[in-house]
Amino acid sequence: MQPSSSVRTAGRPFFTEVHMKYQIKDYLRHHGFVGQTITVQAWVRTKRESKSVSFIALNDGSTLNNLQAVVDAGVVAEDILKLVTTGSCIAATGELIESQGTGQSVELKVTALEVYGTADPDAYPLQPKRHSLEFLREIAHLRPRTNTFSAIFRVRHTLGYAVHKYFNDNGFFYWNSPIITGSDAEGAGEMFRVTTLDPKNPPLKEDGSVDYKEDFFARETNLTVSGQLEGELAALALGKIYTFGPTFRAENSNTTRHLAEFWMIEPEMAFFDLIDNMDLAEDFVKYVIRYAVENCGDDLAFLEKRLLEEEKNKPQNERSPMPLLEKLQFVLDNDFERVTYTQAIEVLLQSKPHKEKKFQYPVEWGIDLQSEHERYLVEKHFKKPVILTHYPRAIKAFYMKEETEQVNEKGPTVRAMDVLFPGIGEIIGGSQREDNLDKLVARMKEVGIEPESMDWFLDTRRFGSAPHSGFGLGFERLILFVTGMGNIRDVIPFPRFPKSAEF
RNA sequence: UCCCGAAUAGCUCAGUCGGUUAGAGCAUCUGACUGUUAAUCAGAGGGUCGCUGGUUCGAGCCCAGCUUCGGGAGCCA
Repeated sequence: MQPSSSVRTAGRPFFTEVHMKYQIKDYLRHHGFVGQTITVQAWVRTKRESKSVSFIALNDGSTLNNLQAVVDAGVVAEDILKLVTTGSCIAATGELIESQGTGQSVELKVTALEVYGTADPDAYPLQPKRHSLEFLREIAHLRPRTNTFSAIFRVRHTLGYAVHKYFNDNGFFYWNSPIITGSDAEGAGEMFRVTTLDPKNPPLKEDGSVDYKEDFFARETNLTVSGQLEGELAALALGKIYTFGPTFRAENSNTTRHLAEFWMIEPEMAFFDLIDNMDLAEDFVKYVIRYAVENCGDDLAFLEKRLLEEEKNKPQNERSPMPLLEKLQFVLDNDFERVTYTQAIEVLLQSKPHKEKKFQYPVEWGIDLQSEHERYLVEKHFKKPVILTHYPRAIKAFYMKEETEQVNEKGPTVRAMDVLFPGIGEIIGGSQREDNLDKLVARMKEVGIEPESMDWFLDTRRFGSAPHSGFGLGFERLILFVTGMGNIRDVIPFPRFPKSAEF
């Protein structure tokens, strides 16, 4: 971008034309602005004063970097300058010049200054100093004004954009699955009920139970726990689709990697088998990570520094094995390790912690792998992302296709795949879907789901069924990995978790 | 939900064996300073020690319950 001559002063005509304004990011990046008179509208990070000159660090959120405004004594009335405090919002007009001091390349030599909004220093909670993440979580509405959180949310945006770009560029259609669902058989977790009935005085049936026929939708409805089933309908019509939307789980989960409201990306593809599915998952994850690395360099470098700082006080064995950017590059440069569940169990049985009885949970074929087992595989044994496939049928969802080619003497397996990331655990869960109507119905009956209740879903198998696959990726878990943050509540603007839905 | 730990100034924390008036750094305010980088220097103000109850002559400190937060586990993405 080259600055147009029409922005030489306040630039009104130019801005009006394109509905766009230059931001600090532009002024810092393009040398062509030097010598021009500009107006910068931004929030004050710090003000440093001496008798003859004041320095104001300005940040407008467009970039991690501040623009330094220099106010010579007498240029701005004292009672105005007094209102310029940390957190206040101002418009500063002046010439952008080569910096007269060290530490920045350009600075704004202020000739006029307007205060948009003051920030009472006694009341404004953000100080020009380090705050704990826990404290900032309590003021989630002001978090984005900090370096750390503005960086996180710029990375979050970039990853979200990369998701849409990847799928669009590869022939996928963006499909909006419903947020309110009447389906109660998805089995993915506890659900939030959606109702307009009066909780104090709901209409009752003769047997005393609530009569949902009287409710808004004339049936029990909940917030979605997954868009997969609706996504399957789309894949069997449009070919390749993905959903990217909010997902709700009413589980009483109090961990650093669970939220009650989170965003999930669920691609679903007709004519994809398990191998195609794995190939897609790996290529997709690498693409969006690479996109963030290439487009969020400043922010990721800052987050890497922050992480190093934070881990300084930790013992060696609790620190990250490599700096953030190196870790991301390592993931991009290496193939994910693909192993079957049966092979993984073998590895665990041969492992030191198993032989020394260090695992809290016993290892044997048929168990659901525990966190400690996944961590050993990913962080100690393979030391890179792992795709685990062919889990025992008994521990996986009803819709997964049974494996008929790689038959295992220990028991039936399904064409499932989980992608495990170091420090995060399961970041992707997916499978090839059971496309045979009779087998699917039989399996539903086995696990206690009434096939009639999901007749609409079974129609996909009844009419023109096709082999297909898909997976779900937790968007916040991806952001955790890319930003190096430790708590999922810090990578979503307004985290919802048990006992917390403020802001 | 389970296990472990924590809660002291606006923020981050110290507070010895239960003892008299609860401290520091940063922030804030006032003043000083010719270019600072989380500026520096001097001074000042700032506390229901999470809540409720108990033990004790006396509780920030000991005990119980509750609340919230952190770490781990389960559920999962």
